[in-house]
Amino acid sequence: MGSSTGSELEGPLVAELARALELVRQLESHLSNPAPIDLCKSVAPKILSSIQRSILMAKSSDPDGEQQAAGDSPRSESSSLAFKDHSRKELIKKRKTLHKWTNQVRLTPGTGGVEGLVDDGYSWRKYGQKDILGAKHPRAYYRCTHRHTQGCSATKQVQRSDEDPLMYEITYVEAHTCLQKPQRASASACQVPQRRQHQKQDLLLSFRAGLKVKTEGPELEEAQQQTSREGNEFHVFSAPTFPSTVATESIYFSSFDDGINLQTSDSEITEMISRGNSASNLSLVDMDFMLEELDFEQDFQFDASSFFS
DNA sequence: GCGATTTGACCGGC
DNA sequence: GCCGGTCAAATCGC
Repeated sequence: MGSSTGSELEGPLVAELARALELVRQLESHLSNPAPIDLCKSVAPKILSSIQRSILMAKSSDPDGEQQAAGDSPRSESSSLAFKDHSRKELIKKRKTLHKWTNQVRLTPGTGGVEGLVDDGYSWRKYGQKDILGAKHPRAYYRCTHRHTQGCSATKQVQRSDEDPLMYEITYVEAHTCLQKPQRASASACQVPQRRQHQKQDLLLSFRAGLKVKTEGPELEEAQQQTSREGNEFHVFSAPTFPSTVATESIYFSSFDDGINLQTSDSEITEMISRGNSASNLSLVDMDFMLEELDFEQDFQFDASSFFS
């Protein structure tokens, strides 16, 4: 950003973000009052699309990103090989400046395993695995299945921790630009029966007690300062897709260390981790997770004026 | 048959 | 030259 293209987009982008914020506020007010769940559900998709539009705007303000986003390059006729080579070089050149963030996710024993962990609602295709120097476990590389069809450049790397075999570090590189619907997230949101929803909420309450979101990077820190609540370890998720520089985000689901009774909801927790582990999908996958967070964050305060100033 | 995964090779950065 | 990231042919599974 910073180019003329960026400043041209700044207005609409801020407007779109403001709209998303307004929708979140609506949702918050719905949650504060005993509003019907349908009302909340109707607002959520609006927030999703608004945030996604913002992401696309932010991405399109990057002149390089503009070219790769649509996947319909005008320079295809001459030589596909040369183009392939060129895109590869571009990709490598851009690697350092790509949006990047990391989640650390701890698996619960006896659950679906890493497959569940890797399934965050998006379609990923594994394209490589590598032994990393100094790491006991190989690193797996995934990219969005819609890379070719929609030019989605989202990738992620899954690295098992050396110290804790149940801990996985998932590094996301670039947000999804494809318009795929997070399958599991939406499906599960519809399919979980009411009774289990309550169990899930109870679980989330204990879950939240140990939830700690750590953000790094100048812009994320700034956002964090403005949105975090003093004296509370819980910080507002700062959307890692917006910063133009590399940022790291780690999420520790430390409540799992506290011995929560998992007998009745092992799979749900794994599913929650799967959905929650994708910071890139904050705008899509995590929304139902966030909805539940808002449920017990009714006094949640977000100063829009200071955020956008 | 088609899509996903595996795995050795390749490439660029350091 | 080493290392991390990606490619692409071979293989697997449905």
